Amino acid sequence: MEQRATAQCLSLLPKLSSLKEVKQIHAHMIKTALDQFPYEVSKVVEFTSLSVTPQSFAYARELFYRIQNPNLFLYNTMIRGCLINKRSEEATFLYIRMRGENLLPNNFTFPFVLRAFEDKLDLKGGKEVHGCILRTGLGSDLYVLTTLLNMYSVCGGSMKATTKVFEEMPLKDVVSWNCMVSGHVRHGSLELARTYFDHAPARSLVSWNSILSGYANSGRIEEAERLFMEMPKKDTASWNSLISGYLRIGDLNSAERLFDRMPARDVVSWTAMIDGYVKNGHYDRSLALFHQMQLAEIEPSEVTLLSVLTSCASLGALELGKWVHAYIKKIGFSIETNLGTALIDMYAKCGNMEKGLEVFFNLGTKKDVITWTAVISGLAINGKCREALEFFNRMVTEGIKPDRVTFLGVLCACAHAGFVKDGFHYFDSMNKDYLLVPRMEHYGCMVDLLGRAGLLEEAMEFVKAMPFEPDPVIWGSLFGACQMHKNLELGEQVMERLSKMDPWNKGNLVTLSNIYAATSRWDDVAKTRKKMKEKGTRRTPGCSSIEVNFHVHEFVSGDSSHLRSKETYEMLDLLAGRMKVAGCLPNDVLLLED
DNA sequence: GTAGGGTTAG
Repeated sequence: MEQRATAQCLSLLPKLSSLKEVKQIHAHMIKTALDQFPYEVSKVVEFTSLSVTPQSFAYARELFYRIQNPNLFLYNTMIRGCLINKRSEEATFLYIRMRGENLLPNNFTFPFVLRAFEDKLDLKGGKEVHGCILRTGLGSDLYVLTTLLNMYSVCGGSMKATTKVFEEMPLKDVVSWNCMVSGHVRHGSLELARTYFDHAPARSLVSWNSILSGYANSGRIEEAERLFMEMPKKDTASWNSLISGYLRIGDLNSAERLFDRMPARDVVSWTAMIDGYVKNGHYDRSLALFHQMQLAEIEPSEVTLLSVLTSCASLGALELGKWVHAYIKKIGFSIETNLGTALIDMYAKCGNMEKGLEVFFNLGTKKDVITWTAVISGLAINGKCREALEFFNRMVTEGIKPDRVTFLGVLCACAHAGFVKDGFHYFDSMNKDYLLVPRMEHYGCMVDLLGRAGLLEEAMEFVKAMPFEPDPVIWGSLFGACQMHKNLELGEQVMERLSKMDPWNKGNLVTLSNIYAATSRWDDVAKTRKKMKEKGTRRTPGCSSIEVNFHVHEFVSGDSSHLRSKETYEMLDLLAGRMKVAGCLPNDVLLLED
C-alpha cells in the first residue's frame, strides 16, 4: 500500500519538479524505510539530478554518495546529472569509478561520458571509452557512434579518427553527416566541410548553421551572406553567426542593422554585439549596449560579463568593474578561472592591484596559465616588477607551464624595471626550458628593454641579429628609446626605415620632431612640422576618460564640449599650480612640441 | 552562435 502510494507520488515528480516536493517524498520514504529500495532511490536521484538548479543537484549528489553500491542505473543518472550541471570532471570520475567496480556501461552511459571527456578535451579518456564500446558490442549503435564522432572531432588534433569512425558506420543519419561538417569547420578546413555539406543526403538546420558560422568566422562574409539567404529555415543562432561575421571584419554598421532587424534576440546576440564593440575598440558603446540589455531585462551570461569586464579594464572604469564584481556575487555565479582572470585583469588595469591579488588568492586551485599571466602582467604594468618576477617563479614552482604570453609579461616587467640581465635570462629560458620559440613580440620587448636602459647601440645590434625582418613595432620601440635618451643620430636612421615601412603612422613624425626639439635642432623641428602639414599628418588627439557614477566621460585634448568643462579646466590649473609648488615640472619635451 | 592573459609610441 505504502509502496504503491510512494510510487504514485514519484510518477508525478517530473511535472512538479520542485526540490521541496522531492524532499518531502524522500523524507516519507525514509520514514517508511523505502529508501532501501534501489528503484525508489534511483528515481529521486534521477529527478533531482535532471534538475538544473544547483541546489537540487547538490541534493541529488548528497543522496547518491550515501548509497553503498550504486547500480548501473544510478551511475547513469548521476553521470547525466553531472553533465547537465557542467561537472564533466565529476562525470568522468564516476565513469572511472563504475568501471573499477566492474559495472559494464551500456548505450545510455556512453553518450554522456563521451560528452564529459569531450568537455574536458580529454582525448585519452575518450579513446578508452571507444575501446570499451567495442568490447561491449555496441559498436553499431547510431547514437553512441555519433557522440563518438563528435568527441573525436572536438578533441582530436585532426579529423583522421573521426573520418575513420564515420566511414565504418553501418548507418549514417543527418547528425553523423553534420559531425563531419562541423568537425571540418572546427579544424579550419572549410572546403572539406563544404564537400560533406554538399554530399549529405539531408541537411538539418544545425548543418546549415555549422557551415554558415565557418564562413562567417573566417571572414568570408559574402559566402556567409549567400548561405544565409539560401537557408530554408533560420533560427537565432543563424542570425548570431552572421552578426559575429560582420563584427569580425569590423563592419559594425551591418552587424547593427542585422541586430536591429532580427526577429528574436537572445543572450548570445547581445553578448556577440557587446563583445564585437569591445574587439573593435568601442568600449563606450559596449557598455551602453550592456546597459540597454539590462533595461531589456535580459540576464547576462558569464560570457557577457567577461566582455564587460574587458571593457572596464580598457576604459579604466573601476567603479563599473566593481559593480560587475558585486553583480556576479549577487546572481550567484561562482567565480572560477575565467571570471576570476577577467576580474584580476580589470582590477590590474584600473590600477587597483591589491583587489586583483585578493581575487587571485581567493581562486584557490582554480588558476591556470592565463590567470597567472594576468597577475604577472598586472604587477608589471603597476610598476611592481620585482613582484611580477616573484609570481613567475611561484607559478613555475606550482607546476604551471608558462606560455608565450606569460613571457611577454615577464619581459615587460624586466623592461620597465631596467632588469637587463634578468631579461636576457628569461628570454634564453623560453627556448631552453620550455621549447618556446621567441616571436617578433618577444624581440620587441627585448629591444624595448635595451632601449629604455639607454643601451641604444646594443638594441640596434640586437635588431640586426634578429631572425625576422623587423616590423614597425620593433623600429617604433627603438625610436621611442631614441627620444627618451635624446639620441639624434640613431633616431634619424630609424626614422628613415620607419618612413618606408609605415609612412602613414601619425606618431612617427611627432616623435621625430620631439627628438629634434630635445636636441635643440629648431630648424629641423620646423621642417618636420612642415612635412607633417604637407602629408596631412595630424596628431591623433590625446584622449582620456574618467568614470563618475558609472558614466564614462571622455576628454580629448583641447576639448571644451563637456558640460562642466570650465570647472574641469579650473581644477586642472589649480592642480598644475600645486604641482609646480611641489617641485614637479611638466615634461619640457612635450611642452615644446605643442 | 558569444568567451579570460599580449610587445612600442601617444
